Amino acid sequence: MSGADKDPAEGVPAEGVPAEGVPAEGVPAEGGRRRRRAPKGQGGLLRQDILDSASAILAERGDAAAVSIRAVAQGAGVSTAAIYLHFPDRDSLLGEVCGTVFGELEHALAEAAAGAPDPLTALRRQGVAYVRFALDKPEQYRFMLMGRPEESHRPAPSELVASGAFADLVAAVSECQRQGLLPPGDPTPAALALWATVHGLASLLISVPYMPWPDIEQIAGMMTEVAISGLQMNRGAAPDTDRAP
Amino acid sequence: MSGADKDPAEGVPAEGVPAEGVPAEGVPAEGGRRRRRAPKGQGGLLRQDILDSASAILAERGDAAAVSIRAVAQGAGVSTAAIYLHFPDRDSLLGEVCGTVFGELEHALAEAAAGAPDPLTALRRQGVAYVRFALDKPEQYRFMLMGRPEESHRPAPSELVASGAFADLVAAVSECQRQGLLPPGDPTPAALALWATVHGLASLLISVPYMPWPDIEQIAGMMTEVAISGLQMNRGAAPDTDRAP
DNA sequence: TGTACATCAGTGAACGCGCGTTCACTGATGTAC
DNA sequence: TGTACATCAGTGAACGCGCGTTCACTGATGTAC
Repeated sequence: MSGADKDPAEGVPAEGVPAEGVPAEGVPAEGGRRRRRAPKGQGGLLRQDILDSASAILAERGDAAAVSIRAVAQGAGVSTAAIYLHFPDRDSLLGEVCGTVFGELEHALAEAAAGAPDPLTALRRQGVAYVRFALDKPEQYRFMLMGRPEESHRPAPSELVASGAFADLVAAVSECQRQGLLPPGDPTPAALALWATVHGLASLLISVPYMPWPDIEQIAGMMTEVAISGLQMNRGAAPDTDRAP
Repeated sequence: MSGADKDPAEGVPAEGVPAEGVPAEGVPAEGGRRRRRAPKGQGGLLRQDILDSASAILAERGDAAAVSIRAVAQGAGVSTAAIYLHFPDRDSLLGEVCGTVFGELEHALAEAAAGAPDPLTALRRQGVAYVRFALDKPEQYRFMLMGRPEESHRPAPSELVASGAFADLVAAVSECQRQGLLPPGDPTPAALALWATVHGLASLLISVPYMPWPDIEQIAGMMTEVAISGLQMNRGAAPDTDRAP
């Protein structure tokens, strides 16, 4: 994929390496070429390449099932057994990939909020940014948030609740409440309702893209705004205090 | 699952059948017991049993990948090759199962709307019924609407747009518009926004059940209501007429 | 009523595949003497 | 400076598995004569 056509190590002569054009024995010719062995203390170098290979396969093939040890190894230009020098099993490799995606989402949302004049505007911008992120990286988004809950690569429940993007969202709602922009109450249900709204649009766009969708930025903005208005009318902020049983 | 414990044909003595308790030769003892052969003109009887077996596996294992030809055959008490007497391949079997689920959803929504005093109330009730359906049959819902668009069991795009549950939803929005309960305009974007709202809650509950969700009926009602209010404020009904470019 | 036979539902074994994982090994690299 | 050796990154082949699908077959059932 990246430029040069032959020679695994780009111009280093290296005795013992077969002449260019001759396929190395034992390595399938197609796809990833054989990798340079890492110098003595640098075994960790391959680790990142493995993660990158897994991420690339996920993005291209769009299916966690396609991220097989064999495919990842080929992508990294290495034997399948080499993966096990760096990860105990497939699940922990996938888990690490998933964690990376979570980090990217968190970053995208933080960036969207930065510079907003007030926390409510920040929330609105984040709603649109959320949908945009999901559509930018649909396969990663699916991997992260549309799988079965017991899939082993997913972060532990406690982790997801306590850290990262969701915690940021709860904090953002809290800040709106503190400034009187949203009615007081437990911020968690409000945050969940907002999340469900943007997740609904994002995941439906990913799973059923062939529906006659209107402009995405616009419907994302509209739905976020409607959801926030609903919170402002105190229809969802503290549902446990509102209605008789 | 259904009552009687032995004897595939419920009480018919039938020579040639091994004594009860003795495992039939060639059939694995665990799981599905061997099936009675269908009488001459009745080959189609097995067909329904195969579909039922596939649905049961989907509901129990909750993963389309678990619905293998082998598992379905064992569930129906039949050899794997027998499946191919009734379905050309695995995809068409899965497709038929998926179609059944779509029909069930359609039915559940129609039932929810029946008897509502006005179409807007019907819409509200359907929103809650939608989420309830998804949580009642999470694995079927995932199979139907949370997969990859190119998965072969999914109904064709044109089919999904034109028929069934979505068409009903568009019609319901139209009716609200006709009665002046919703502002006029293309009903399709409004229907999509409503769908995305309830799908968001449903699918997030399915994929991330361990979040601190409030009462489901309540949040479903609240989110549906908020979404409908948004449409009434003409924030989403006809997004192409609202804003300058 | 008896019998040969076509039909048809279903079987059993095999095919080739890709998978995760393991294990004995290889051979380059750096270090101790 | 030279050499033996421990270390360490990585290899190649194999394991057992479950998968979708195919194919020659079996044997009960109904029908034609």
